[in-house]
Amino acid sequence: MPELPEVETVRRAIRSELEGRRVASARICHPRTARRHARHTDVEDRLVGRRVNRVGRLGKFLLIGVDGDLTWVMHLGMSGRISLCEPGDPMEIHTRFWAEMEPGPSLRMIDPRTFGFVAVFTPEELDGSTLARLGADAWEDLPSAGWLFEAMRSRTTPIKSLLLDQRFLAGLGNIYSDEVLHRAGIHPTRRSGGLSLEEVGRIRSEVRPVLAEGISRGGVSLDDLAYLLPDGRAGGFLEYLAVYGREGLACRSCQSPIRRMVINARSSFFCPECQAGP
DNA sequence: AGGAATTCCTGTAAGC
DNA sequence: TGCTTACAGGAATTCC
Repeated sequence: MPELPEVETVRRAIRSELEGRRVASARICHPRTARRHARHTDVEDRLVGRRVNRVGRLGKFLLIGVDGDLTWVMHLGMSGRISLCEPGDPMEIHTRFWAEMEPGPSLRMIDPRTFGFVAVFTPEELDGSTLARLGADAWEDLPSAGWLFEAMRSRTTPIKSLLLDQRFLAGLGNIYSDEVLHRAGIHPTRRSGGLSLEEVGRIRSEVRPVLAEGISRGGVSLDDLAYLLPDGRAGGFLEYLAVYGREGLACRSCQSPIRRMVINARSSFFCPECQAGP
């Protein structure tokens, strides 16, 4: 599942292939992928002929500024990936969107489960979308411990759930939030409002290092290889994860077996020794 | 308004 | 072997 480090890896890889170039043609291959628009042809019509100015990112969203003050938005959802290839390359199964650039390689989105989407927004549409309600970016704009503590203190939801809430903080998903909580020594079901300023500070101080390591290793490619880098290589961070996907295996710090529990209908992995219960 | 449940979707794996 | 079922989960939506 692509999270901030995976999306940032994609952003860095496609940036030089898009910026300054023009969209020669574009196609939505699955209507659900353009579900933010009334007509899926809106995406195609708005993109064609536009020049790319800047390839940016907010949380897990790729935000690509193009001519005409439009923002080309791509989200990879659960199973999406971006592929750079030549226009004549055989079309992979589950290709949901493609854009031919002039000059340069084409961009394709492959997304079996169609949780991802592509949109092209005017400034007004962007402002009215849920993107406008995203929290601060966890990598570029991480709030202070004091700010996080204040924002948490009235909340009863488990800290794991809050870290997944993109309106609170944008970029962490199920893998990286588990890794942050393990490094910080905080149990995932702890009530957000019950954490001390010192504990919030520990969480805060682990966010950027975990994301940095994920980015430097090209992100996490799971065994299903749903996420790959735009050149087709797999990310290498999986084997360095401390808790995610390691149920029953020894904690790298204390050798206790890693446990799995379900919080808000998703798996959470934690060390019962390093992360004391509520 | 916050928090929890539900929905979307398909490849994979487990179970009978 | 072949079918059915469970599972994975990001974000939007709905309900309480």
